[in-house]
Amino acid sequence: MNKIKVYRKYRGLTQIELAKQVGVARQTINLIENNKYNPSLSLCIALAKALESDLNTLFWEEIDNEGQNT
Amino acid sequence: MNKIKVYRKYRGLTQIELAKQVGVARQTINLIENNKYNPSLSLCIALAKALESDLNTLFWEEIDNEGQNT
DNA sequence: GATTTTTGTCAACTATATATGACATTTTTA
DNA sequence: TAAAAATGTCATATATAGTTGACAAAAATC
Repeated sequence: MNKIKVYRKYRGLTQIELAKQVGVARQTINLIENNKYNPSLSLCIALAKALESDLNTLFWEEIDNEGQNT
Repeated sequence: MNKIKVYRKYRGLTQIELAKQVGVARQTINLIENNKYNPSLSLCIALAKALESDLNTLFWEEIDNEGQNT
């Protein structure tokens, strides 16, 4: 399950409520949660703030650099 | 000076080289460095990787919550 | 199990990120 | 200090992010 969805549910918010908080349409939240696109940086930041999180937590896939040096 | 610019220079890259690495036009890099817009998440991620950094370091302004409770 | 709320999704539209080409200005290098 | 490279910026074009309205499916509540 998508991270935004997990964090939104953790905060007890509906898509409509989160959309309102960050100032976009509900469909936009829905598309992001279903990995159907590529939000703008400003929207990512608004989401991170609304979910009391940060960019790395929500949007950064840590590249695993360990175990490559053989 | 803008963070992208600082990190790019630290890596010894020109706008053209960075643009090529992340697959956008030079003007796009230039606009971002001059805070003239709002890149997409995928571009932010490409930039973070190209500059061997991460999203928080490059794009997150830490909100200062201390010193507000008086 | 019927009602209400929430979510997934479609189609059509608008706003804006990004591309391309060009040129002036600034900075670097010879 | 002249030439070359890098940067700032403009104007036009295109791709896509984000909107709006609507409806069906799924989940929650009564």
